[in-house]
Order: sequence, then structure tokens, then C-alpha cells
Amino acid sequence: MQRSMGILGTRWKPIIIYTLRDRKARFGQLDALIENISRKVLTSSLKELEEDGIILREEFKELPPRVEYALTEKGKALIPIMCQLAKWNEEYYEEPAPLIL
Amino acid sequence: MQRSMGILGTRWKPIIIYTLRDRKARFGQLDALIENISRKVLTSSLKELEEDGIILREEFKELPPRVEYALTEKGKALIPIMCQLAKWNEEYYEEPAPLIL
DNA sequence: TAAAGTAGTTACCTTTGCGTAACTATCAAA
DNA sequence: TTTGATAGTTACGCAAAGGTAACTACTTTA
Repeated sequence: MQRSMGILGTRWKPIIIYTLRDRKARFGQLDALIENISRKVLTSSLKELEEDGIILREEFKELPPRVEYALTEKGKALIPIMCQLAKWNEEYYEEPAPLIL
Repeated sequence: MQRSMGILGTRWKPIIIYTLRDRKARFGQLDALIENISRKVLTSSLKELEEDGIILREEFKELPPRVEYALTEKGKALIPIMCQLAKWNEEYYEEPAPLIL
């Protein structure tokens, strides 16, 4: 478990994996699909996920350049887990009590 | 997903939940069961998990004092997810290549 | 020659996560 | 009165995570 969390224990990485669950995506698409993530964190997270064998980066020698990110087998194995995590929130989420000023 | 990760997206919280999957535990037990966690992070993580309705803190008015932590229903719903995450690592873990000096 | 599109990078800064070590409170027992 | 046990807290500081904004590189199209 400690090792799993060494790889995934950040706010954004599971969200990136979840976003790639049913499609490849290009850098700009990920940036657009994931609200509030900064390009910088996206870059570094993608790089680390690639190093950990979870995603694959495919570069097309075109103009303008195109790069696609997709899950590896190891990454695909996480899809059901990520989906359950999303479902868990839907089931148990409660609006925070409104602040009365 | 963003909300799930707002609650769980740290290195230690999922490990704490995983540790409580099959037992209640006292503060000192958690400190001993979870290798390398510091008491400070344990304290603050437990507090936040309680605020998020994932664990329950039960204080016994004894001497010496005793406090037990256990998962709530919301927390128990995470058990299968955490177990899958642990299993995922066992399946896909590879020893890092040894450094040759 | 300048704009437009893609995929970043870089510099700089703030916040959060986390660690270590020492300290606190309470009461019982020695 | 000192020790021991439990469950923390506090002070201090480092490193990682994350944000913003401006900039780069390449080539096509206007």
C-alpha cells in the first residue's frame, strides 16, 4: 500500500488516469478536460506517470506537433478502481453546511 | 473525482483507512502498525478524516486514557477500493533497476 | 512579415505535507 | 516524589506539490 501511494498519492494523478479511462488524449485536451489543473503540474504528472509505467506518450512527427497519452496495461488495471472512487463520492457526498455570516 | 481526491489525495490517508479495514485501533496502535508515519501527520490525518465523516473517534474515560478509531459506513465503503489498490501494486510492482556505481 | 496552433518550459512564488524532537496532561502505582 | 503509560501538542524547518504568467520552438497560412 505504501508503494501504491508513493505512485498515486497526489491530488491530480488519479484524476489524470480517470480522464484517460475511455480515450487517448492530447496534451491540450487533458488541459481542457481537467478543470483547474495547471499546465505545469500536468506536464510533471504526465512525466512521472510515464516513468512509473502507467501511461504511454506517443509523439507524432507532424506539423503542428501532436502528442497522445494513453494508459498502459498497468494503467488500465486502475480504471475500475478509479471509477469506484468516483462513484463512492457520488454516493456519500454531502453539501458542506452553508456559512452563515 | 476532484472531490474524492480533495479528501483522499495524500500519501497517508488511504494507508490509514487500509489499516482500519479489519479492526478498530488505538492511536498508539496505528502509530505502530503504519511504518514511518509520524505522530504529527497521524494526528492531523485522523482529525481530517473524522471531519470528512470517514472515521469515528471514540474516547473512553479511563485511566490511562484510551481512544479508538474505526471506520464509519462511508469509510467502510472504501475498503474494497483500498484492497484493490494494494492488490494492484502486488501484481504490477517491479523492482527498480539497481544502480550500478 | 506577422499571426496562429501545438506542446510544452522557465522563473518565481505560495501552500501543504511531512519529519524530528521535545514537551504536555492526567492519574496510578512504586 | 518520581516513574510509567496513553494520547496527543508544539515549535521548527525542509521539500514537494501546486499556481501564474511569460516565454520557446517549429512550421504553415494569411
